[in-house]
Amino acid sequence: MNQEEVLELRYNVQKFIRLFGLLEQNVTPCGFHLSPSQVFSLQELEDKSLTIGELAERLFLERSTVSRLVDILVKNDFVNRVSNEDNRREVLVSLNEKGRRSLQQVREQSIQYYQSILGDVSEDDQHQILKGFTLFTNALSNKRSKSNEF
Amino acid sequence: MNQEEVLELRYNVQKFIRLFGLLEQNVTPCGFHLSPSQVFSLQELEDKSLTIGELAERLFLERSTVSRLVDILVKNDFVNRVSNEDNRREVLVSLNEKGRRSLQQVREQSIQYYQSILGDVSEDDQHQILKGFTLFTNALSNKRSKSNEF
DNA sequence: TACATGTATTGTATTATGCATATATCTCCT
DNA sequence: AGGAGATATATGCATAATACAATACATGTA
Repeated sequence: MNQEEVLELRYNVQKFIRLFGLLEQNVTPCGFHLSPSQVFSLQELEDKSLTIGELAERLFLERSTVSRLVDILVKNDFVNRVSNEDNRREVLVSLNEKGRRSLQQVREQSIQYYQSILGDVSEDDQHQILKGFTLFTNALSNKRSKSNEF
Repeated sequence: MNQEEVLELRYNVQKFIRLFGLLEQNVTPCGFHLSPSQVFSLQELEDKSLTIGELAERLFLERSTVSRLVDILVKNDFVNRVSNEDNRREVLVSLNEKGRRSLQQVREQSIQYYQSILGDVSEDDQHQILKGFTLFTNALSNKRSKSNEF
């Protein structure tokens, strides 16, 4: 890509970020408002329990931030937090029934929302969007892991 | 797209958002740290002066937020804020010399940064990324203007 | 056993933001 | 011309998301 194109991409990325609030900012399963980070946490916990540190790594956030984020999820009964008996420094955070139900609700809402946005976009273009996002996110992710190496 | 694919897109979008900080969070032209909103403001002001309201509309932010954001840009001498003599309720915010220089610096840094991310991505895939982002941002933008109609 | 290391939590601060309100200015109607 | 209502900006206040530093506790190792 030449510089013009890079700047065009950048502008679209910026604008996308500004518009993104519409996509995930306002999910409220079971009447409780979940922030994007909280939703992302539930998703990451879907398959297995994670420690605070593991969750922080997946969310690209500080442990302290995640610890407090989990506080709220526990207080509102989306997840359980139990001390890991094999290594009592760690805690294991796991999704409970309400958490699973909520995740399902969020997914359904999101699918509808995405489909309403993509409604006027041709099937081909929709696949371009998916492809483009996947490529870019992977590239970013690789870049990040490389710069965290040493 | 089927539901699977929508969820895949959504996951990539979420991850992208989390990783995005890397892209624009830390630009510091002239030794001053600019937030993404401030950078975006400078860009929007490049071609012509705008009122607070116009800027707010382009940034998708509240006027009050933009008013304060401009405070900081004025205090640090990136822009000038002058009362519009034709309609003295309005103020016109315009880029000054330092603002223009800074914008140039930010652009150069950004181009480098984007290129470093895209370094391992094939030229074809780079164009897919640009295409995908453009399509999705436009779709979001249309959706937004539609839902603001009445 | 003592000390270094790893994990989570808590204290504190910052930043970006929105909503409600205040203030100044303009426009239009009578 | 005067006043009612609309519009633009700024300010007061509140909140949410986050990071960094300090702390508490568990574990492994010399």
